[in-house]
Amino acid sequence: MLHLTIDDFDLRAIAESGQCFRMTEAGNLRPGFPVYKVIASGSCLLISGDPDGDENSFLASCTESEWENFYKRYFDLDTDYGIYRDHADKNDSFLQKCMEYGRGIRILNQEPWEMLISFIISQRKSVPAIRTTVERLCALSGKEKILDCSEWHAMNSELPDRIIYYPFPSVETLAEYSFEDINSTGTGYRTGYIMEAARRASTGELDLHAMDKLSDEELLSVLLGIQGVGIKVASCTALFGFHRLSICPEDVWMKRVKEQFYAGVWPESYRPALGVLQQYMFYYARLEHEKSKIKEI
DNA sequence: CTCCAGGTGATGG
DNA sequence: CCATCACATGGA
Repeated sequence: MLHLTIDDFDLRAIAESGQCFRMTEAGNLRPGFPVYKVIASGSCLLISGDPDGDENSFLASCTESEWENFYKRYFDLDTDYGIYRDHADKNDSFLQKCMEYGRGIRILNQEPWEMLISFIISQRKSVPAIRTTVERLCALSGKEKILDCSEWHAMNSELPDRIIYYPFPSVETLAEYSFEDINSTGTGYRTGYIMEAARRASTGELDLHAMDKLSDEELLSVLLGIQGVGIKVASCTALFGFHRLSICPEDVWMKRVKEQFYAGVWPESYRPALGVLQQYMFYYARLEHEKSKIKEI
C-alpha cells in the first residue's frame, strides 16, 4: 500500500469527466471514500482517498517505482493546472464556477490506439454502453491478468481480494480478429471502422507513434482520414491520446455551453488552454444535467 | 416496448 | 457549403 500526497487531484472528477472508460468505482474503503479501479497500459491500479489523511492524501495499490515510472505521468501530475485555469477571465463567472466544481481534474496521458478505438466505439452510445463494449473487446483475448488486492480486502471485506482484468488489445491483436469476433462485443455498425483502422495500423500505413510529432492541425487531419472518425472523435483522440491540451472536442454539451455563455464563439484568449477548460465545463454541464434529471423524478 | 446515446458518412439540395 | 437521414446495440 503506497501513501501519496497530491494537490489538485480529484479521482471522481477525473473518472466522470468523459475522458476514460476503464476507470470505475470498485467499492468503498469507508463511506465517502470510493476506491477506483484504473486499467491502463496493461496494468491495473486501485487508488482512493486516504480516510486517515487530509484531502490531498491518497492510497494506491502499486509500488513506489511503478508510481514514479508510470502513474505519475499517466495522471499528469507534473503539469500545473493552475496555469491553465489562469487563462480563464476573472469575470467569466460560469467558467470560474466550473473550475471550482471540477478542481482536481487532470487530462490523463492515455494511449493513442486505445483512445482512437474507444472513441470510434463511443459515437451514438451512452457512457455505460461504451464501457461494456470496451470491456468485452478487451476480454476477447482471453488473456486475463490478476491484481492481488488482499490488503484492500483486509481493510474492508466488501472490497474484492483480487481483480481479474484484461489489457486493451494491441494493434496486432485487434487486426487478427474476425468481423464476428469484434462484432460480438456490441460494436454495431462501427465494426468495419475498427477493422479497417486496425488493418491500416498493422501495415504501418497508419503510424500512431509517429503522429506524436505532428502539429495539432496535421494530427487532426490524419485522424480525420480514418473511416468512422469525424471531428469529434479526432479531437478526443488528439486531446486524450496525444495530450493536445489546446484541442476542444465539440459535442452537443460543448455546443450548448458555447451558444449559451459565449455567443457561439470561444474567447481567443482561451484558445491555448481550451482542451483543459472544456474538461471543467463538460464535467459541470453533465453534473448539472444529472441533478436536473433527479429533480424531474 | 420505446427512446436515446460525448457522431459520422452518404446523399440531395 | 448546409440539411437530412440511416445506422446497430445496450441501457434506462
